[in-house]
This record gives sequence, structure tokens and C-alpha cells, in this order.
Amino acid sequence: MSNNFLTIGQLAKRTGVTIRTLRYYDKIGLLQPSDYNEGGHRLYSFKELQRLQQIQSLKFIGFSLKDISDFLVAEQIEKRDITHTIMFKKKQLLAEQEKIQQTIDQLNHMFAILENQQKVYTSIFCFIIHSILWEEENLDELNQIENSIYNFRSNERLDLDKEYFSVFTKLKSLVIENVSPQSEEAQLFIKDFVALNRKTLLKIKNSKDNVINFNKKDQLNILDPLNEKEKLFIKDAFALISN
Amino acid sequence: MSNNFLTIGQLAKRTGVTIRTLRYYDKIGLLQPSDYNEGGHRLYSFKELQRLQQIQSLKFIGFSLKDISDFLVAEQIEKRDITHTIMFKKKQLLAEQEKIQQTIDQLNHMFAILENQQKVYTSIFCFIIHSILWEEENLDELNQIENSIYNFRSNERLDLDKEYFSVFTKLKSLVIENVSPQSEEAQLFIKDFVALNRKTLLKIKNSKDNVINFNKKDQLNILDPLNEKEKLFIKDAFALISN
DNA sequence: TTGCTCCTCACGTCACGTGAGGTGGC
DNA sequence: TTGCTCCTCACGTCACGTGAGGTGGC
Repeated sequence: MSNNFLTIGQLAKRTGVTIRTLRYYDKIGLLQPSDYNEGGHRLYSFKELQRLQQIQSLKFIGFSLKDISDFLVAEQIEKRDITHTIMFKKKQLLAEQEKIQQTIDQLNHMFAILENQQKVYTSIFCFIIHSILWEEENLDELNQIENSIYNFRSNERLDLDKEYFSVFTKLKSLVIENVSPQSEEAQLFIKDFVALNRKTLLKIKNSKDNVINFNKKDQLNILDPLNEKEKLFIKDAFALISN
Repeated sequence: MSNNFLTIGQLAKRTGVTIRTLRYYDKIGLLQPSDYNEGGHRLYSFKELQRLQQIQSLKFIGFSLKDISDFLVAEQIEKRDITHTIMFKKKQLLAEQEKIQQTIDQLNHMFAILENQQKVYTSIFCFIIHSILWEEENLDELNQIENSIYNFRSNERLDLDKEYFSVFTKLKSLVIENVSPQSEEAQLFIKDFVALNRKTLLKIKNSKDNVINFNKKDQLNILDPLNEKEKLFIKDAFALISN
């Protein structure tokens, strides 16, 4: 083959992209071969190699293929345009990072909650995430002060969530094992449950007057992760205590 | 409608997802309505609301719909499995963040280079990104020490890249304006160009014996962002100086 | 002749968005 | 009767991956 041309495979090897990608770029008109041989094989010249390297560069800084296509139509660009583009991209990326950071924090929180647990009920696990999400959406930032239980990154909140996780796990286990609501074990559980609720209410009252925006979503119910049987169990066990 | 059921629109409003999303979840079997009315409208019960909230929670911590589907088949999960999953997700997210950070650094670098420029040639702009990418792939970490020109985050590198940007911009402008290689302006340019190259070579030699891995990619050529006319211009102007 | 490279369809990915064209329910 | 809500196709998104089935070039 002519020394001045590269086959698709050669170009791919030299630049680290796949052959499939080069065919795709050809199809969408982003990078078309300058010639074909008799057999219909694509032939790329040095110019295309240059352009491909430009494409790779712009791809690296987060441009879409459409962006790249637009960017490369002109030899020269207004500085204003390009600095604007750079700042815009940067903002996007920072927002992405922020979102990922929140997810990582949430994962850390969940990991910490599981510390001394053996059994993990999916419904409880999800409910804790859900309640945090709900609070993030419905509480204003004033309420998420450093050591508030509304700040899931606080130690206070972690301890509380650990307790809730344990108590709900206990409840689910009792119901699964068909323990009677009248049994001593059930009565012990219900005492813990009541104590925990009382503690939470106190903490909620202590956190400065909590203004909750009930916007689109309805109220979070602490009994949400429970099924009918479990709710009934609590009711029955509770009836005994309050008499 | 029955009080115990939600229509698709009501469920959507309550949870903040779109109707289209609910139909999609139905189709892939992730969340199917518990009933239909006579007109074929979907009816969701409280159970589905619960499940949807679980889906939203797991989605938030980065699970795919397939992951979620698998996760929610069992009521209970092994702690080992879930901590493993959490750690795996966390690793993925940290890697994503790292990649974004690199892109942001690169954007900052490019922004800084443009500081005193007015004209921006796309080919030069891309070439600087490309050479940084090339170095990141081909240099071992030893060579990217703090103040090396191989560390694009260093001030030394920034200054050098600024100079290159200016010099290449000058060259392209000269050629576009059809300035003769014999002109005084061209001769001034070529002196700058030679001086810059000499400076760079010195810096390269000063950086501790630079072991470059020439793996899959071929050598980076400083003349890559230039077209034939520009290369010829340099050759002609240079011929005059060396006589 | 035998591999290796190249070719063109064409479906799949992921989680929906966005119409088109029609019907149900108060 | 009039809106509003609901329904089912079905194509589009983004940047390719992954075969299937066949051919070119040394």
C-alpha cells in the first residue's frame, strides 16, 4: 500500500481508538477517509491523523461529538466563545462531582450503619436512604446545621439511624419468627421502640424550630418500611403496654 | 376511583417521577401495577408506592435498574454481599471523580494559557491538549514530579505552553497574511521560535533522566499542528538564518 | 491456499424523552 | 360537551460494542 496512507487498522493502532469508532466517525461525517482503494477499503492520510488527534483532545475535555464537529469547522475561534465554552464545561463537571460526592457520602453513611448488623432487610436499608433524600428535598438548609439529626453526615444522625436500623430489624425478625405480641421479648422490643421514638421527638424539638416545606411530596411516615403484619404486631404489642 | 389505588399520574406526582418512567418500569417488569380499571388504566396500590420509593433510593446510590431489580428480589440480604456492593460502587464513583478532576485541571490549564491571547487557532489549542495527553500516557510517574515541565499542573509548564501558544499563533498569522519568510518580521519570529525550542530542550535535559515509554503510540512531533504551508515557511525562514 | 484485514448491515446498550393518534372519566 | 388524563406504538438519544456473513490482499 502507498506509504502516505493508513488503513483503518493502522490508524486505529496509532491513535488507540477502535476500528468501529473510526467507521462510526466516518458515518456521522466527523472524520472521513480521504480515499478508498480498489477493494473499497478506507485510506487515511496524515491530515486525517491530525484531525483525529484533535477529536481525541476535544473529547478528553468533555466535548460531545457534535460539539467537536462544530468546534472544528473554523480554523480560528473567538476567544470570548472558547473561554465561555470552557467555563460552561467546568460548571457542568463541578456539578457532576458534587452529585457524585453526595452519593459517596450516602454510601459511607449506609456502610457505617451496617457496622454491627448481621441481617440486612432491604426495606429498612432503602427506607433510611429514602428518608435522607426526603429531608434533603424538604428541609431548608438552616435545618441541616452541623450537628442536627437532619444532617445525615453528623454523628448524632448516624447513631440514631443505627438504632432505627436495629429496632426495625428486630421487629421484622420477631414477626417472621411468629413471636406473640404478648411475649416478654415483644414487650421488651416495644419498650425500645417507644423509647427511640420519644428520643427522636425530643431531638426534633431541640433542633431550632424546624420549618419543613411540604412541597410536592407528602409526609414521610416512619412506618413506611413495614408491611401490614408488622404494623399489626406493633399495634397489638403497644395495646398491652398502654393498658 | 377507589381510595386505595393511585392512577399513574397520581403516583407520578407523589414520587416525583414521570409518567413515562412508570410505564417504562412496568414494561421492563421493575414495577407493575397491581390492577387495571375497566378502561385499561394502571392502578397502583400502597405496596407499589413503597416499592417505587425503594427503587428511587437505590437509584440514588448509583444502582442500575438491573441492579435494583436483583437487589429487591429478596427481603433480606447477606451483610457480606451488601457491604461488598457498597464498596464496589464507591470505588467506581471515586474513579469517576478522579477522571472528572483531571478534565477540570486540563480545562483550567487551557483557560490560563489563553489569558493574554486574542486569536485562538483550534489546531494549536487541540495540540496542547494532545501533547499533555500523550505525556500522561507515555511518561512514568517519576517524570511528572512537581516542577517538571512534564507536569502540566506546574507553573513552569504553564509558562512554556503559553509561549508555545503565542509562537505558533504568530506563525499561523504570518502565513495567513502571506508575509515573506525573508521579511524582518519573519526573521524575528524565527529567532523566537529557535530560542523557545532551545529553552525547551534544556528543560527536558534538566528534568531527571527522562525515561519515556514508547508503547503503542508513536512519537509526538512538535510540528504536528502545522500544515504544509506553515512547515515550508519555517524551513524557508530558517534557511536564511543558518546561512 | 491460508490467515489476517477489511467491508456492510443491523441489533443491542441505558433509561428514558417526545411526539402521533386515539380513548376514558368526571 | 369540554378538558384533562390515560392508552399504545414507535422513533430518537449517545457513542459506540458485538456479532453475522462475506470479501480483499499479501
